[in-house]
Amino acid sequence: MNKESIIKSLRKLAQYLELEGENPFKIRSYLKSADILEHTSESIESLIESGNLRNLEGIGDAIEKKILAWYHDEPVPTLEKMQNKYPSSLLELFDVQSLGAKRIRSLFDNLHITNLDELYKACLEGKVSTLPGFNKKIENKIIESINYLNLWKGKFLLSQGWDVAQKFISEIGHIINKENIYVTGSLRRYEETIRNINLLFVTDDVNSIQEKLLTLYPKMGKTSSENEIILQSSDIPILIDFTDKKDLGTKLVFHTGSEDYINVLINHCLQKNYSFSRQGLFNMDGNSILSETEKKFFEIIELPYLPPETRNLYENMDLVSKNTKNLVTLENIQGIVHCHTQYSDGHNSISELAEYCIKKGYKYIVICDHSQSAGYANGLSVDEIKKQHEEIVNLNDRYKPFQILKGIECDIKSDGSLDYPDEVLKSFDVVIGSIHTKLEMDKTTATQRLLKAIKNPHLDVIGHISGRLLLSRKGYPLDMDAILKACSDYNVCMEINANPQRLDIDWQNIYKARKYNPRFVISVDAHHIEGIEDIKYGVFIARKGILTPDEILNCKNAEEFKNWFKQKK
DNA sequence: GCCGTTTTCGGCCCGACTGTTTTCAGTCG
Repeated sequence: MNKESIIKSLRKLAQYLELEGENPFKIRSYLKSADILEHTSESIESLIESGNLRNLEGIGDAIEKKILAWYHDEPVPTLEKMQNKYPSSLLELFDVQSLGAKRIRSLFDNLHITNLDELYKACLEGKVSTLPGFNKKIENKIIESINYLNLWKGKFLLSQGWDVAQKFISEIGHIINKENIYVTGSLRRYEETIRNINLLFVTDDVNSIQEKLLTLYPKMGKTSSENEIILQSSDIPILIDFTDKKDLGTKLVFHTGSEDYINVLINHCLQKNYSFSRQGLFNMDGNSILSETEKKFFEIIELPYLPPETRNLYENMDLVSKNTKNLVTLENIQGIVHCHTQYSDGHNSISELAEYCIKKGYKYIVICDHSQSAGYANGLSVDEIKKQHEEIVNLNDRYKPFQILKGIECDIKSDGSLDYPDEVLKSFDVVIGSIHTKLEMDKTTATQRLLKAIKNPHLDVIGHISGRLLLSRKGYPLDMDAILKACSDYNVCMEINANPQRLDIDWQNIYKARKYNPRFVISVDAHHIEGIEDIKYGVFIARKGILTPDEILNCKNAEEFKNWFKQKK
């Protein structure tokens, strides 16, 4: 079993034990060990061979034994026993809002419900609300939540697609050179969620490559295209099509999409007396017109070139094309913003994070732990803030000219006020205000809550504005125009939260924000060192929203960045 | 189940919210 499967098994076992009503601390041990494995850069092979597994804090004798068994594909009796008792589809119910172990167990024992479909049916029949611990309101919430889960079925996060694609491309390096593989489809457009990974291979030898791939990976199906194959190397289907180099440009355009954009191009081509399809571009005599690059293709059909990630904005293609000359890139980012440390719920120390940033060539980092009322995340008391600031001052001496800035992710409470008194808020270089509690709000309540925070002179940045979690939680509704305008009026900057589960504010609203000209900061919301690497997803989303470096504050150097917030205070 | 140690077992994060059982169990962040 590989590392990912072992981590999944640990989490599965934790859920089973919860159903059994086991000691909550025991359950937490399993979850903790899964987290530890997930965030250890060392490979599972080397952890086991070196005997270091047992040395990881949180992994003791019992869990080590289980990990070793899974690694050697041997059965783990505790898990086997659970799997005999409960069908594994029962664990799907943990994704449903308002359902925890107790209620799931009751559904299983009393109504013999074993999966989402059965639960949905039982809710519609009104059976669920009659059980002790349930009622009509909860039943309706369950229905709503399952409807929502179904919307996301078969979808994956952009980051999951990205990781699987990179791994797959390196795995097949002996079959086809990396330089001849092009990522297309929704992944190339940096969509927030994806269904497939689309790849385009440049080769003259389709058959031999197909054969070699099919000996390595199971084939999942066939598409309408003659050559295209669908492979499974993880949960995400990988669709591979082939082209020769001479027509790479045309094929890249077609396979990158989106579907709507391609339909617009097809109609446009017809008007220009061309026919454009999966097969390529043809004139009215049926002669193929080849383009080795996308730029050439667009020149031929006389349309502006749009970078792949902006092709959803085809309705304003002239305007978009003009503004895409200087889109932000990863190289423009000078500082890493919004990192949690061991002071609250982060896993690393300030110096570990700073040293990683220095190694990566960044010029500054903004530490933003949770504020005092965030008890669940070990939010910082006023005394702890003082202690952290002292540590930052000392470290800044050590790491010069690199700078560590004092920030906070301050809870915006339900009445819109911030979580510290003014004199404490004054002590930070950057105050990010975020909503973490009381998320179920109507549009007016949510908008008013944020507007009040924006008008607070100490607030610098609005964090993950909608509160959404991709593939799991819808954000609260907002009057985005009112908020964007207020941000502009009160000089409050908008966070583009690069955590792949959030990507919040979303790119559509970044694009929409243009008319108010607000400033943005691309933040990582990192709880581990590797979370810093999420910065690229923030850049992708900023590019989709057509942002240039001068609109993004952490593209400035440390002094300019600090001064922007100072002049506003 | 892990950790630390008082070495044999106790502590491990907990407050807010929800719906209602109006005092509490279950869920959530």
